[in-house]
Amino acid sequence: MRKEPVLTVRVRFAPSPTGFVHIGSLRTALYNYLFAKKHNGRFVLRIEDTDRSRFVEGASENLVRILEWAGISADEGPGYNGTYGPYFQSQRTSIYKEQVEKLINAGAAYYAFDTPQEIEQMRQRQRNQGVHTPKYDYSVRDQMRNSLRLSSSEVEEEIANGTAFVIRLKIPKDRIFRFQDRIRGEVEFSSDEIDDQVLIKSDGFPTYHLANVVDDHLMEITHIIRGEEWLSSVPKHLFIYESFGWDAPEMAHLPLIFNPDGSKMSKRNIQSLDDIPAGKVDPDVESYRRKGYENSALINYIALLGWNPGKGTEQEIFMPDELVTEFSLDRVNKSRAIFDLNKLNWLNKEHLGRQPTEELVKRLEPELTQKKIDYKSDQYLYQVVDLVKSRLAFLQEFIPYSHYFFQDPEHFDEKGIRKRWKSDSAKLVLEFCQEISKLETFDVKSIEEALRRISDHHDVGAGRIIHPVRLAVTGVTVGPGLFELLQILGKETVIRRLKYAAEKLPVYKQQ
RNA sequence: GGCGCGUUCGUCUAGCGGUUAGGACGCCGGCCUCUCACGCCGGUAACACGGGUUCGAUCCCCGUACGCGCUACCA
Repeated sequence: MRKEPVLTVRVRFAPSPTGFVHIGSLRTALYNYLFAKKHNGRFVLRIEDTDRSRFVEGASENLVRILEWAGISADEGPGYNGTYGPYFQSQRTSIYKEQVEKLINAGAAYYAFDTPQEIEQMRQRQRNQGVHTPKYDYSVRDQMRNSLRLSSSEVEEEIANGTAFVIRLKIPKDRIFRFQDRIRGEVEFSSDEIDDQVLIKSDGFPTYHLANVVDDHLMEITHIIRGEEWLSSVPKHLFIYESFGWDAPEMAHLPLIFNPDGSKMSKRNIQSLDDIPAGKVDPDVESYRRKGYENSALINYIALLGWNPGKGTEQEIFMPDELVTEFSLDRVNKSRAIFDLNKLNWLNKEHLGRQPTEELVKRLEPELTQKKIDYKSDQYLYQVVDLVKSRLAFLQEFIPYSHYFFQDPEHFDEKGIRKRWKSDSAKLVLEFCQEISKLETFDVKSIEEALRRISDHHDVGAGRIIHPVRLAVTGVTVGPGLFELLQILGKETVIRRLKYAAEKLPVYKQQ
């Protein structure tokens, strides 16, 4: 009998603020976000900053900024309001202390006064007995310095003396913890494999295990969607829920994402964006933003890394809102995925090409202005962008690719000249120049007709004129269709450039 | 080592007992064509292995191998 979800869906993304957002974290955030939106639920951002030794200044602001760039904004969390706060775990210590009392009273947790040295000695003893993974568990806890063995007056004395202590979870012996993972199906663990996990550290902060259970419960989280690295911790969490007398949320553990060579995606060894070791890939989402990836393309790609819409659909390109309607946890894969930059790049081009031209114009204008590039008018820029956008992989390529639309070429491609500028080129170009100067209307059709008249007259292929003209007008050998290009440039500009080039360009020895 | 999870073209994947095992990226041809890009057409390439169950297994079960995760007073 499955209980019907009566509550609205509430999911959370709970990163530790390390200073950067990992590609894998982005996907976890995305799946949580999509799941929430799909079910009209709430997406909560919670900062798991209970490890004070890893505190990074400004990390959570940075995190929010990157998530926002990616189009993932929270309904609740730091900077988002919400009535379940505070959303920084470091600001919730009193809550954890209060809650953990319940666990102690229920006999599910206890004080432990052992020093690190004592614990190490205990582990060493176990290793000497041939135990591979020494644990602080049922087999040794009554030999240690903790409230299980000590009398209550001794415990009070230790605390009064200011002896450092932790609070540990008393994992029961011989229990099987079984649960249904939304992605993996039934998973079970034996309690005998688990040690008495520290719940409250000696600095008074909770560990992840306590904090995430308490917060998920108090924040009324209905579904936990997180990375597979947490799967092994689930039995601990289950026992904590049970001891509190709380229902555990549904869980879904996502497979991890790896480098092309199968290794873990790590920021180590990656110094520069353009110097990434073979087989590796940059895990930092910020790098992709800086490199100029379209946010929608990255999201599209990441979504597809481990999920697909199925149902015989062969759609690959999804806009963010389509992902929301299509997403389903049931279609998330079980197996790990490898990050493939090739496919991301392809998607980027597709997304870029699908952007409305006016949108791209708007994004381009500030940079053009800043670089003092005279783009004449919005309408002129629009025409250029419209003509060129399907040829760009990144928006940043626009200026280098289209500079000649805004100023006469200063350089002419050397290889291009050798290949295309023949002994008769100047003559043909000038004739073409003369022909178009007579044109009443300067549009694609009439320009092409003019050019064909010249080529017919001299009985040469159109390419014999087209290539030199392109070179003369743009300085390069690649670009959009010539006639479209000329029309946009305008008659006057074209004639000026043709005359200049006809005079200046050298003819290399005949091929 | 123990425990857990996983394994379909190089990569992302479809498949949910009977298929010429489909698509996408990449790669290789070709078409279009004034170059590049787009687009179109075609090709390349996969069920890790071994046992079962079954009339029949990519699909269900069990092993093996391999990969990954966990095994902290880190998350």
